[in-house]
Amino acid sequence: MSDAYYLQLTEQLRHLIDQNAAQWEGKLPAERSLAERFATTRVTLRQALSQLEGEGLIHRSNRRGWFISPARLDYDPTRDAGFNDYVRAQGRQPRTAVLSMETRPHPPAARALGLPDDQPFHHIRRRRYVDDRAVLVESLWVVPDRAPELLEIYTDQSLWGLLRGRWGHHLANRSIRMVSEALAPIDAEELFVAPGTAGLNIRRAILDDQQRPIEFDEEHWLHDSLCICVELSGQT
Amino acid sequence: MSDAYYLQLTEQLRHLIDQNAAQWEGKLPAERSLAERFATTRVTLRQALSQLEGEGLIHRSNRRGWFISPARLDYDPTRDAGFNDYVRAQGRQPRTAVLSMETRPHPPAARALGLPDDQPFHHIRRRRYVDDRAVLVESLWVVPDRAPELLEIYTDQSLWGLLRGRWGHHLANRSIRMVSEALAPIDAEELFVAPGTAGLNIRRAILDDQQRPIEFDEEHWLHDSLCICVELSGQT
DNA sequence: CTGGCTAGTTGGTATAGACCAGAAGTTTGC
DNA sequence: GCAAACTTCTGGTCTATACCAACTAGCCAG
Repeated sequence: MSDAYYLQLTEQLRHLIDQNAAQWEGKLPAERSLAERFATTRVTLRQALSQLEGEGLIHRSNRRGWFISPARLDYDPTRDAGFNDYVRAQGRQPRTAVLSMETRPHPPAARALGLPDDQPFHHIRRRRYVDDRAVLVESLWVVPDRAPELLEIYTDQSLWGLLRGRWGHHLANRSIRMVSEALAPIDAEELFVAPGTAGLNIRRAILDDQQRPIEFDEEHWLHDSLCICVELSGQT
Repeated sequence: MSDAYYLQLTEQLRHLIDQNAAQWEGKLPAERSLAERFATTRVTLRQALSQLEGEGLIHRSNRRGWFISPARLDYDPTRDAGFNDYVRAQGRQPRTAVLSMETRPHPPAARALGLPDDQPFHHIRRRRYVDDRAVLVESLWVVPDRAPELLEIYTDQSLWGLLRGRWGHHLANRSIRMVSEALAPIDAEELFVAPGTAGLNIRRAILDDQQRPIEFDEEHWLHDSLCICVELSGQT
């Protein structure tokens, strides 16, 4: 038994959520009504809710309230199954919205690919959903030489499928970095969450089988919506 | 420019920290003095500090104050270099403290390894440091048949080195899962941080080259102390 | 010089209340 | 029947204050 009241509250809320999940249809009652039910302040109540948010049990949708988080999506960044494929493989419904497309330089991408800072890229920014919940925003920077008319023909299909099918690229070498982050205001807004919400930042630099740079991409995931799973075999 | 004051505060603090990092020797001034300096309340000040904590720029040591976080440790969970090796390879100083050793069943480990729930394990719990900052606690569950007298001979060397050198095991197949978490009170206490601090949970199930279960381990990292880096080559 | 005690400082927790802007629901007007 | 306008609700932010427990540093006694 913990001493701090908000930690007791956390446990009580956890049980309350377990029992009423179905009845509430995924949405928790208003903070004010929960605070009243537990005879405490909204401040303390929110502290307890934030605990559960950190655990990934619940989340907030911007100014709309607290919601019970669906199961995490299994995600293996070392395989290159497309988003749509692995989401569907887990019985979930994927969706993608393209937010912007343009061609311009992006020094961080250039550096990650070993190109000069003023190297222009085809830039695609998109938001991805699982079962109608926005779970990540992603920016792709593709070297124009590798996919010249990309922005004319791209709608929302698999980018890797395009690169392989249309331009015959083999995405052979990948450098992947993952760090936890607090979502920047702009990313948070595009995911309909409060700024500072916990997220996971995944960056990939991709070269082909001749070490030529193909693309760089950066994903911002809601921290509670994925589980990184890797299966390995055959080393020492 | 953001509207919310605590977001402006966050930026001001960020700059303040940048400029005074050396002078403060890693430790921020007291919350009350910072609140006074910015003519605001401790509550709002803490909200801004929490933002920076989420970004991994600063962290708290339980009741001792706010500290500037050192650079993240690069960590490749797909390679099996020992903790000591890869910490030193990055010019940092590793340290390990053994917290407990015992032999008992642990159903989650059993399930991950495909063994019956009542299967006993040699259990080692240890805390790991980088440059004298505790960055993770780890629990290891080793199948006793694979390393019978483990608990008698183990001090704080590399476990994988032992398994390979003394018992000749080849750690061939690994199943790795990583999820963000909020540190449970017990883990938080062992890392000297407040309960609910953001963490990263890494679980590994390890089999040998004949698919025999060897060990299961679970690590709880402080979220701001690692960067997961994976380099891959040679697939499509 | 050492070890234990003490007083002050600091972060952790909690209360009570307030205002705002965005979301949702309802009514109104065409 | 539908769209626009309005009201209500709700989460997001902020102030001001208070108490406690743990940590720190300094004092004191041995």
